[in-house]
Amino acid sequence: MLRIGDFAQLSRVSTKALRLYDRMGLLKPYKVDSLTSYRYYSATQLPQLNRILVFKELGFSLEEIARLLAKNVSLEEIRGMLRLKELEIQKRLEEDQYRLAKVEMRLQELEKEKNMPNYEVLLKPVEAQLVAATVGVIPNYQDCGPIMESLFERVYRHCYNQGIKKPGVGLNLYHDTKLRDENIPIEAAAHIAEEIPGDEQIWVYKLPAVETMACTIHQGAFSGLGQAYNAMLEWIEKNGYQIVGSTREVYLQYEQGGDPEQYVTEVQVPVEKA
Amino acid sequence: MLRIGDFAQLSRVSTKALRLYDRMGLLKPYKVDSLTSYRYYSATQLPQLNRILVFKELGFSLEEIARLLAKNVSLEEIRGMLRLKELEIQKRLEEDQYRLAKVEMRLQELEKEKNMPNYEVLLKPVEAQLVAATVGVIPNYQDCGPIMESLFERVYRHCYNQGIKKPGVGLNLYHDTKLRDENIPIEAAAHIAEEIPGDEQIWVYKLPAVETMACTIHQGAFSGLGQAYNAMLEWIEKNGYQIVGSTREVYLQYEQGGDPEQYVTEVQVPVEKA
DNA sequence: CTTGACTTTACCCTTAGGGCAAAGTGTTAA
DNA sequence: TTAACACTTTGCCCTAAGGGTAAAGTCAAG
Repeated sequence: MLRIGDFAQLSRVSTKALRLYDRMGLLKPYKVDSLTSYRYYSATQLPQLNRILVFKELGFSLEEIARLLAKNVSLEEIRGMLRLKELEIQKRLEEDQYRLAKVEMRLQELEKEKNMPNYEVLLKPVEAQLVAATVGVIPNYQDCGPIMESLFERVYRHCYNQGIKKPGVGLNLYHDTKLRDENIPIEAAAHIAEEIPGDEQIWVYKLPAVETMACTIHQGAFSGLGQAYNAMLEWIEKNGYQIVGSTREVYLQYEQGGDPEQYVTEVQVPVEKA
Repeated sequence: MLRIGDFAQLSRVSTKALRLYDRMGLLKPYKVDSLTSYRYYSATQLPQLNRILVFKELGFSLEEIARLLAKNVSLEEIRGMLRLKELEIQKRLEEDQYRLAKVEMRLQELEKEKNMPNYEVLLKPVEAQLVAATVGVIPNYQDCGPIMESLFERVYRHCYNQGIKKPGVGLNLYHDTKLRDENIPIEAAAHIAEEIPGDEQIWVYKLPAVETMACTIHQGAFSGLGQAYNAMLEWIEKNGYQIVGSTREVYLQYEQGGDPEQYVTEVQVPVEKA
């Protein structure tokens, strides 16, 4: 008959933890004095406590351990929980390996470039999104302003005519995987909240969701977008991804005639592990 | 000028998170209406938010990110934090690899033995401990009872004579690394709380701390201890450890003349990675 | 002017206990 | 026998990064 402190000393588990295990049903004291509520343990409970500690080391939560150590739990169930935990640990392992690689990459960049990178590339899932879109061709990346503006004006006017007062952000889609410098086909689109009819120039459809979209954000005039693309392509190569869909250029902040320094554009590239 | 919901949609970060980042000083809104307390963001804050998200992916806590993104933080400090984080992730990686190996081992055992193991072996640190001890030789492991009892009686009587009314648990130390079956030298000791003088038969000293002690607990008569040792040695071999000190046998629960089924004994073996 | 969508703050919840406080209990010394 | 001291009890607050919910205030459209 040991008081909690003695039992704690024998087992090298804190009294606080022992009380918690009691509350959670993991290890009830051998007996509890009904007058004083003092917990009394027996040294014969040490094997049971050891079992708990072993499962804790394996990475199980106290709740899971309670299930594992319940009386009527079959070997098959234990096996199942072990397999699940195995997968869980493997997943964490992979994530941490990935993280470690990134940290090391960033350290190398710091050594080389002596300052923080200008473009942060992030992987995010992107949901499907209804858009109204039209297509056109730009002669090259320098002289595309007027054409794109006319394309977007066409889209926005259509939306307005169909009763949509506040269309969402505009974006361009580059379906062309080959990098060409002239006569580039583009698709100009605007996020919309509800289905509207299209016509021969405008069509309305659901831009598909993308599980892993590499995203980076550029602030400033469009002429600087090339740097964002450079950073993006470098990132994709360095991190072992490949492009698997149409690049999107999302105009998060843009005002016709506004200060180009205030433009904010997101470059989105669907990727997957090469 | 975007309301928090719009900014959340653009950045795909929840409003809850944005409010938290505001409170923690990670990303203050572009402006806050002093009448309504509405937060207003600008799309030009998206690059800053991206920076935050990237560091989050690298495994930094929000507090660390706040330090990293502070204005007057030097590249040297950033490098230092990255290196620290690198070590941290590596440590977690190793722990998880270890865990994974253990889970797999346990799964294999389940396949083979069709039930849970009887002995759980745990690594624990053990602190230094003052003891009063004496030595003797036992002829073999079967007929050691009377001799050990006389040894412990000598120790406990000495303690009692020196004014220690409640000595701690008794333990045996096996300094002999060669496994021999007869004429085994043993040291019988008792934990004591305060320094007392020894004599020619009893000496008082500090049992050294052991960083990694492999421990397992046996319940029942001493004749069954062999199984505990078998399990322990198998565990040490399977997990790639080696014995680096004297084995201790701690009698956590023992009463002379009591029910042997109630005896509880801990086998402790100092080990380190082979 | 009303309605519905949005925002604000505030409170509770999550793990596995740690720290602290007030009150009660057990054992020992004077 | 009582005082001192060590121990135990419950209860409350804390952790990291938000999620969920609620009451009350705000905004824009019809």
